[in-house]
Amino acid sequence: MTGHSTTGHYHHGDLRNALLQAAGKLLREQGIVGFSLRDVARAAGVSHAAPYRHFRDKAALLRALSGLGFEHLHAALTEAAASRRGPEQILIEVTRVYVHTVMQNPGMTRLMFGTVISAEGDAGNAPAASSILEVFLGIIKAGFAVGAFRDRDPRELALVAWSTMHGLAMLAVGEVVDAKYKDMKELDALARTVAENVIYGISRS
Amino acid sequence: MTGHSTTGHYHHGDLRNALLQAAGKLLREQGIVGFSLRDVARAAGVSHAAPYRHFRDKAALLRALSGLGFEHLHAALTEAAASRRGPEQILIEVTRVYVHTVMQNPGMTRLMFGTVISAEGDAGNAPAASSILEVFLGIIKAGFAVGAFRDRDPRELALVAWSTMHGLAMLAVGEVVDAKYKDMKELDALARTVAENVIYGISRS
DNA sequence: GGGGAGATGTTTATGGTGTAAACATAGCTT
DNA sequence: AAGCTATGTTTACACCATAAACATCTCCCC
Repeated sequence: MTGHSTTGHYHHGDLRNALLQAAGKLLREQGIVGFSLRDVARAAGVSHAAPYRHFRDKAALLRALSGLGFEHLHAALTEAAASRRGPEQILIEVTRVYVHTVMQNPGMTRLMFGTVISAEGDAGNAPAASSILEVFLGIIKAGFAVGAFRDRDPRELALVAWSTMHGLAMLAVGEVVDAKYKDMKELDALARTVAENVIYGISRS
Repeated sequence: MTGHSTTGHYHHGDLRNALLQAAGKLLREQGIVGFSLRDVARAAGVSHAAPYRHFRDKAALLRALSGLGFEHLHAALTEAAASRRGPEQILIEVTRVYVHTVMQNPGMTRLMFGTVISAEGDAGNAPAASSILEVFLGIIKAGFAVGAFRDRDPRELALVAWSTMHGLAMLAVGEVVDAKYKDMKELDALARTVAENVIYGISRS
């Protein structure tokens, strides 16, 4: 026990979470560009200096927020990977989920992968990122187990898979691909194509 | 003739370019995070309001800068693609150049692909981006010509190739891959692996 | 070649931001 | 009940983006 209340409430309740929640909403609705700590405080109904009791600075809040984003993505991927189907089908499904999740919250995506936050002592994104890689590693190893994939360093194959779907997702979220792919249906089909390509690439024989 | 001097000089010389140059340097050295228009003006030795005579606002300057970045990347890729070797070798080389170019200037990369700049009337990144896609399209079509690649919509295959190397580059620049890959040699090898995977994936048979 | 006129740069002003410090208070602990 | 600490507020400061008013340079036209 650290000596706090048992209910989890104090002055405000728990501001820390309220701030993260508010920040998440602002990020989703207005993007990362004009994102201001003072807006967050306003949205949470506290003074503009209150956040400093819970986060060392703006970057710390963003880092925490980014962590939540990684958790969300990790959960989505894990769920998609938890299927009894073969590794190929799983890879396709995971790719689609990856793209969907990323597109659903572009601001969060840019926060997570834009290195807007410089680690600075705090380990930064590294652990969260490696937990994502772990998911792909699991899929690859499962593929090995049934002899589906080429005999390579599994970490390498996992990175190949991740790179591929990540690239597609980033191009899509960066509004850099054809306007055609703004349509989610089209993008979904492209995701499938990309995934199939990965599979061809890493498959045995 | 618009009625300006013939030498291209005016008060300062040509501030517009000086500003872009200074901005580029700041971006390279200090990243996009604390990037300020006033710093740019200072670095160019003019008052903090001077840039507004050449760019509508900060975003406009960043857009122009990003355009230069796209030109640079495009030139590097074009050069790498201009080889007499087969499409497979070219694809490998282009991937390595892509990753190198991106890693050489992370700030620029984030500017180009981070959508820090919201198009806003100006067409934004779209044309520049499509000129990049054009390079891949050329490679793919050359591959078709010698019967190297699977019979697919070439645009689709080009997007697959781009996605893949872009993803690797973004993960690398986001400091999200293993620390091991901070070593350029290792990263280079990974780039080759990823490229080979693309090739396997899109190759005929 | 002299006089606008427009392009370029500066000064000044305004409202916003991140952050630090001094202050106030709520609620636990003894 | 007293006091300590966590939490929140006020005030203050330096910086930023942007706009408006002002100054000046250069070119074009008569």
